[in-house]
Amino acid sequence: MGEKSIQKKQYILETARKVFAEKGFKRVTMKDIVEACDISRGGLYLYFESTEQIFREVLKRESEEADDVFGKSISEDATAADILLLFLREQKKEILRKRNTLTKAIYEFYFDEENQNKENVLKKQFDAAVRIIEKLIETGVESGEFVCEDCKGTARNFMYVLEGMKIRSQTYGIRSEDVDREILFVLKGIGVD
Amino acid sequence: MGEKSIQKKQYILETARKVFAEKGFKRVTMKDIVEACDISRGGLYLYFESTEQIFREVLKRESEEADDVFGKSISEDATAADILLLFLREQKKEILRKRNTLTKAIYEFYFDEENQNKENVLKKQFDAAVRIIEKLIETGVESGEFVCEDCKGTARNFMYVLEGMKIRSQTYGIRSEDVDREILFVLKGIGVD
Amino acid sequence: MGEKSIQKKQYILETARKVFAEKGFKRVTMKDIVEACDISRGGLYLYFESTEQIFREVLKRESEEADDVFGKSISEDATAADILLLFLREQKKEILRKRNTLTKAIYEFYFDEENQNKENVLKKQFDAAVRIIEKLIETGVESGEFVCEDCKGTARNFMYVLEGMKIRSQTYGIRSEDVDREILFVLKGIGVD
Amino acid sequence: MGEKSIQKKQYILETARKVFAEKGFKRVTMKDIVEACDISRGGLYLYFESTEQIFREVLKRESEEADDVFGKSISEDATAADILLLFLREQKKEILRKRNTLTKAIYEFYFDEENQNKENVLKKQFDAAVRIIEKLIETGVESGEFVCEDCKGTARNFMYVLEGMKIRSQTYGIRSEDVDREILFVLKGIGVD
DNA sequence: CATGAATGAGAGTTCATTCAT
DNA sequence: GATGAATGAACTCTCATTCAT
Repeated sequence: MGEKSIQKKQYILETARKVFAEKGFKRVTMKDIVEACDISRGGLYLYFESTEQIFREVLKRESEEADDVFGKSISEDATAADILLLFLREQKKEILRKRNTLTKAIYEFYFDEENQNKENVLKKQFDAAVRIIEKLIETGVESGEFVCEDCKGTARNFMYVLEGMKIRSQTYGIRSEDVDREILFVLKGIGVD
Repeated sequence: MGEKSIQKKQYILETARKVFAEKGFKRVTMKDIVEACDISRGGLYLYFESTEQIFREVLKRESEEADDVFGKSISEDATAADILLLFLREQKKEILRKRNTLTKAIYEFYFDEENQNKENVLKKQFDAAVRIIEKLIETGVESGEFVCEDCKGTARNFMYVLEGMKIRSQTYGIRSEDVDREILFVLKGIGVD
Repeated sequence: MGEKSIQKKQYILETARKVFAEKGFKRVTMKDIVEACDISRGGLYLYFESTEQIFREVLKRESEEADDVFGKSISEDATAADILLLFLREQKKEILRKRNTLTKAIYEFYFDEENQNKENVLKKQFDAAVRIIEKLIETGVESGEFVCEDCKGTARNFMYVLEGMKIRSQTYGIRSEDVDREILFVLKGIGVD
Repeated sequence: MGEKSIQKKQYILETARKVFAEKGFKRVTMKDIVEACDISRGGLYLYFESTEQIFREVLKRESEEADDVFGKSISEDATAADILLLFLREQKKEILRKRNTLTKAIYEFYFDEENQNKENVLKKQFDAAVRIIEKLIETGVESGEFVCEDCKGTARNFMYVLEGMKIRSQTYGIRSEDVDREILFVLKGIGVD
C-alpha cells in the first residue's frame, strides 16, 4: 500500500469519524460511509471490510490522539490543583459536547458483548484516568492543596460521577450548570471550593 | 378493543420485553418480535406500528411496575438507613444483572435524540430517585443516623455514581466487589460504615 | 404452508427446472429464477434459500417422476429384448436431447465435491440401471433371446457406454447415427442384431 | 512481444492451469488468476482478456504436450498389446486422478455451446484415440494377439467406456478396482485376459 | 380480528474492467 | 510494459409493510 493509499485511508477514517459522531455506531452502514467519502462502493472495500473494522480503527486513532493531547497541554510549573482543574474542564467539555463526539458510538459499540474484551478503549481510559487522578490528589495532599483520606477511592468516585454525567448527557441532556455543580461537589470532598 | 385484545397486547409486550432485554433496542426488528410471540406478521401491526412504539409501551409498563415494587417492599418501622441500604442493594442487583434487564435497550433508545424529550423515563427515574434519597438522608440526619451538609448534592452524587457503574457494567463489566466498594465509599461520605 | 403455497412451490420448481435446463447449474442465480418465475426478489426466499436447495428439489422431483415413468410404460407381455430396446430408445432420446434436459446441470452440480456424497442421484440412477439391465439380460439369456457370459459386467459396460455418449453429447455433440451405431455394437455383444 | 513477455505469458498459463485444475472452469475469476500469479490486475489484461481465452491457451499447451508424451514413451520393439495396455494404464491414471487434472474444467468449458465448435480439444483427442486404438487392434489381430471383427467399432466402444468412467469419476467417484474391472471386460472382448 | 404470502427497498459484497501514473 | 486504485454493475439476502382472504 503506497503513500497515497495511506492518505486515502486516513481520509476515510476522518470522514467515517464524522459519520459515527453523527449517527452512533449501529445505524451506520457501509453505504453511509461510502457516500460521506464520495467514493465508490467497491472502493471502500479496498481499505476496510466492515463498519466494525472501520470503527475500531477510528477508535485507535482517537485514543492515540488523546494521549498526545494529554502530554502536550500541561505546563511545567502547574500545581496538582491546576492540572486536576484542567482535566475536569476537559471532561466537562467532553460531557457537554453533543456534536463531534464519539461518545454515543463508543457506548453502542461496547454494548455488544463481543467487543467488550478486545482491547477495550473505554476501560483503558477509565483505568488510566483513575490512576492519573489518584496521583494528582496524592500530590495535592502532600502540597497541602487537597485533603483526602482515601485517594484511590476518591479518584474512582470522581470517574464514576463523570461517567454518570456522560451517559446522562447522551440520554436526556445535562446543562453546563449541572456539570459545574457536580464538579464543585466532588472538589469540596477533597477540601477545595 | 375487547378483553381478549388487551390480553394479547399484554402478551406481546411481555414477550417483546424479553427480546429487548436480550438484544437491546436497535438490533430488534419487527420480525424478531413476531417470531418471539409466534404470531403473524400482520397480526403484530394490528396492535403496534413499530419497534419504537412497542418499546415505549414496554417502558411504560416497566416504570409502572417499578413504582409498585417500591411502594410494597418497605416495612412500616424501617429506619432511613434501612431503606437507603435496601435501595442501594436493589441498585446493585440492577447494575450486576446482565440478562433480563432493559438497561442497554433503554440507553440505546434514548441515544436517539428524538426520543429524549418525549416522556423520558430515564430522567424521571433519576429525578425521582434523587428526591427519595435526599429525603432519606434528611430523615437520617435528623435521626442522627447520617451526617451530611448538602443533602441534595449528596443525593445527586449517589445517583451519578450509580449511573456511572451501570454504564460501566454494560460496556466493560463490573464485579460485585467493585460495586460494594463504591457504595461503601459514598456511604462513608454520610458517616456510615 | 397451505395448499396454495405448495402449488406455488411446485410452480417455482417447474420454472426453475427450465432455467437449469437452459443454463446449467453454476451460471444460474436467484435473480434468474426470480425473473423466470416473475415473482419478487424476497418472494423466492420464502420458499427456498439458495439455487443449490432449489436444484436439489428439482432433482428430487425429476427422479421421482423418472421412477413413475418406468413403472407405467412397460406392457405385460413384453419380452426381455422388448424392454431392453425400449430402455435403450429412451436413453437415446435422453442423449440426443439438447434442450429441456438437466444433464449438463446435473454434471455441473456434482462436479462440486461437496455435493457428491449427499444423496447422489446420478449414482443412484446408474446403479439402478445396471441392476435392471442385468436382470433383463439374465432373463433374455434364459429365454434364449440373448447370449452372455458375464451379465453384470455387460450391464455395467452398457451403462458406461451410455454415460460416455451422454457426456460427449453435451461437450461436442453426437449424431443420431452415432448413438445407433454404439447401441448396435453393444447389442451385438449379447447376440442381438 | 519480447522474450521476457513470452516467458511471462508462459508463467501465467502454467499458474492458471493449476487454478483451473483446482476449481474447474466456471468458478475461476480473473482475480483468482491474478492472485495465484501474484501479478497486478492490469498486468494480466496485457496478456489475456478473459478466463476463457486463458483457458483456451492452457488447453492448447496441454494438448501439445500430450502429443509429445505419446511420441516419446513407446519403445521400438513393443507389441500392439504392450502399447494398448500402456495406453489403458495411462487412461486409468487420468481417470483416477482427482488433483492436477483439467478434466472437470474441460467438461465445464465445453458445456458452453459457444465453445464446442471452436477447435474442440475433447473431440480431437477422442477421435485421435479411436484411430490409434483401431490401428493397435488391427495390428494385434494381424499378429494374433487380439481377436476382433469390428476393430473400429471396438475402438469406439473402448473410448466411450473410458469417457463414461471419466465422468463418473468426477461426479461420484470410482475406485481403482472398478476401473480395472471395466478394462478387463473390454479386453476380454478382444480375446485378452 | 388474524393470517401469512408478497413486494420492493436497501444493505452487504465481489469482480471484471479501466486508466492515470 | 506494469501497477494497483477506482469504478460500477450484478448478486445475495433481509425486512418493514401491505393486503387479499
